[in-house]
Amino acid sequence: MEQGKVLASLSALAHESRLELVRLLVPHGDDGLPAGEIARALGLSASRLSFHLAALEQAGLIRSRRVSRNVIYSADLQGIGGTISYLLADCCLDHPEVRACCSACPPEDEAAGLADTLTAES
Amino acid sequence: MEQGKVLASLSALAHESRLELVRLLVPHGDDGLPAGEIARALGLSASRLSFHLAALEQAGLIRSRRVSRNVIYSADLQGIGGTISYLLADCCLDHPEVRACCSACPPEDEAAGLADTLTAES
DNA sequence: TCCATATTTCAACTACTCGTGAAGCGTTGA
DNA sequence: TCAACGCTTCACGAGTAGTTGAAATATGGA
Repeated sequence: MEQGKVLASLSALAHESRLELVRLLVPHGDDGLPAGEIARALGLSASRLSFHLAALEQAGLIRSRRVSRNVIYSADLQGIGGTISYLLADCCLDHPEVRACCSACPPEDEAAGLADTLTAES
Repeated sequence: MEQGKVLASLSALAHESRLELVRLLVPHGDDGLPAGEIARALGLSASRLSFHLAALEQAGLIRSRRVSRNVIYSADLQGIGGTISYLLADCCLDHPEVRACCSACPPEDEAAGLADTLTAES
């Protein structure tokens, strides 16, 4: 993923409503949710939600499809994964100390002790 | 890491100069680099760099220490790792398809085939 | 003490982002 | 064909972030 796309993704995620939106969509997988339901869940006006959805879709973090009157939005897991991958691999060079902080992505054996230390510290 | 801190980190990273800055500092580890050298490397004016450094330090992504006349900045790998961890674990629930996109963080055996598919697609 | 160096802070300006409400567009059912 | 519904787009104002250059601060050496 190029840096320009990553910057767009980070900008899109750097907003409370949009981060919540991604958190809401991920567990629904490809089924996604219609815009109206998202608006109700997050307590956003229709126009505000539409604005945020457009920002996330533009950044490649969510997808949309029209189903009759509704527009269904779902998380674009490849897009999100690509952004995380850039931060971890391109930006941090897979640094073991970064991976140690990353519960989902534990470092290999030799860094295991470090991970414990870090967890205890925080 | 709480969502507020993650939002601050994402905001800080969502800027070309600041993302470059982190990329520059990570390989230098705890040794870090003096502000002047960073300014030269990135082609930034002193005041602009200082502004961006303050934003990154405020967000907990870098640290600073004064050494004689110089201020040495280094990457805060725990801070960066915490942000990535939030995205991967709290936001994406360790979803295997997200991990599959994440070269540094390959999914476990059963997701390996998926990873190949995704790589071939992009 | 005075000057040079390294960095930060400040003020002013510009540009962008956010939120609101109204209008518009596409779809469905009467 | 028309009204209702679901969603998007637009115009506007307010607030915030980014840039610049000048001034201020901190440190070290002559």
